[in-house]
Amino acid sequence: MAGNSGRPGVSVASRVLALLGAFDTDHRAMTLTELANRAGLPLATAYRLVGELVDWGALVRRASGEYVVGRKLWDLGLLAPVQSGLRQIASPFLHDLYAATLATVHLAVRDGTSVLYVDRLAGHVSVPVVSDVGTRLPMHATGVGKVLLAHAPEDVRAWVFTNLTRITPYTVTQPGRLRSELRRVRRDGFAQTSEEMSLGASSVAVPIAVPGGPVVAALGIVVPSIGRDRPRLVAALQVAAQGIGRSLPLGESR
Amino acid sequence: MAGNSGRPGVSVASRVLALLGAFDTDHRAMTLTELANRAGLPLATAYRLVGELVDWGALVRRASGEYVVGRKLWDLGLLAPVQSGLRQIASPFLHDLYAATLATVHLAVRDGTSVLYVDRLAGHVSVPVVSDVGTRLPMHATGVGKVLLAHAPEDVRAWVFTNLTRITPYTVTQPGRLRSELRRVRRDGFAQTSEEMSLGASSVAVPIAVPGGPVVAALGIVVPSIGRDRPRLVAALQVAAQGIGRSLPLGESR
DNA sequence: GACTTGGCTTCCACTGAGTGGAAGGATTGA
DNA sequence: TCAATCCTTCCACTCAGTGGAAGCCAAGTC
Repeated sequence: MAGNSGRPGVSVASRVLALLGAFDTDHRAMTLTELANRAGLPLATAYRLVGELVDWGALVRRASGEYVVGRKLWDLGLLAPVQSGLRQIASPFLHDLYAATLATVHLAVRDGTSVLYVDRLAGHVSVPVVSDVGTRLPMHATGVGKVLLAHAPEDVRAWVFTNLTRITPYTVTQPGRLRSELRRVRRDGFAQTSEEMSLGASSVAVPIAVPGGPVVAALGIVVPSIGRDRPRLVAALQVAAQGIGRSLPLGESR
Repeated sequence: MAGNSGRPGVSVASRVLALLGAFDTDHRAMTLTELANRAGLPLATAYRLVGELVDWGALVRRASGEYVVGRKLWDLGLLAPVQSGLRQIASPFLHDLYAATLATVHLAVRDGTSVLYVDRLAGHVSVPVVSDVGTRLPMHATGVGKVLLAHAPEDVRAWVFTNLTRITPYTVTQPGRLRSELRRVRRDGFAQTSEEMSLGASSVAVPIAVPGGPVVAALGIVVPSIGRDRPRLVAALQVAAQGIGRSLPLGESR
């Protein structure tokens, strides 16, 4: 633990975690060799540890020989408070919202300096939407992101303002403009984007707050274009957000 | 370390997994002591390992001092093939079904000898429903369970037939009767239950299969009572199930 | 304000669990 | 047949992990 340069994580636990961490959206299935490489472990070591993980059910070995995340980890993940509270409570309201608007509906929370999509309802054919449950996206280019950013602590906002990456030609990258947008979000109670994240997709979003309490999440919808429908969409969103907020246990946050 | 309490897992990896395994639906938040006890580890050992898990993000320590499952594990769980394929594809169809019936909608797969609920859509006020995403229930007492059982390998069926526990007064516990019901399920293409899992709730369910392939999941709805609505419900279910089946990649199963 | 209780954190000498290089298999493909 | 990948097993060495014990700290309790 002393500051000598060099020593990577060497505890067995960290090796196990390195193996688990090797999985991500782009690596859902890997051979042992790939897994070992990505985890930075010698093959033989990975072999032993992976064996234990499989025995326990954390990983599963497919017929093809590749390893994937197992059901037991899926179970475990469901126990995370990220969703158990918020998501379950919000679920029926999301359906209402979907029924009322037929647009893709999103429920998101802030995770550090990005937006984490906690739930999504999508129709069959819909606007190109990049987000999926578990996705993280930058805050400045999405409707829900702007809402959460508008209500985030100053240090988070500061960081985001210095990292306004351009994603489409319409992404807002001038701190000044974003700052005034956020002011408007706080004043009007909703945010919107137009093709700032992906072309052909616009969005409207509102905050979800415990009554009289802090903003804990954001609710948004994605549509091809907003036009004069905005008042209707905002109204629907706000009704749903109110409903969710009222149903939240007063403790939950993070 | 020598044989104190039963079989302490001896590898470090197994100790780590024991800690993770200590979490379940009834134990979503635990103090270090509780965690150590449930994992069967000495406090000092648990302390060290839990520390590593927290550093990595597998667990989170709340302000109250209790540990809960962290976001990183939630992320990981989402990568499990249990849901990524099936659930995503089915999602829009489930909405349609919900919109058409306004009943609680279930998507389930077989996990060993029980039913695993992979997704659920519920309205605001609904029938008392025990199942939630991630729940496992006995196969013989639920609609989706009967469907999956009807299409399960013989050994699974055999096991289930010798373990027909009674849950409500209406649960089918006679192997003979269940066997003929399953025959009917295969013939008619749907299953139903009436208060066999919980009083005041009935259900209808149909199989989901890759076209010309095996049954991979079941789709069901729960309503207060079925009555003369059955043909309509079955029709709606079958349309949705067909749609899902057609959209499935031909490889996916288990 | 002394005492108890329960849970958390740190310490450290000992030792066996974990390590990983190397060699041997099993497939696949040219 | 040979070569390239990837997987599995082996084993002597050693350092990471262990866990009993002692000390902390806060919240009760008398």
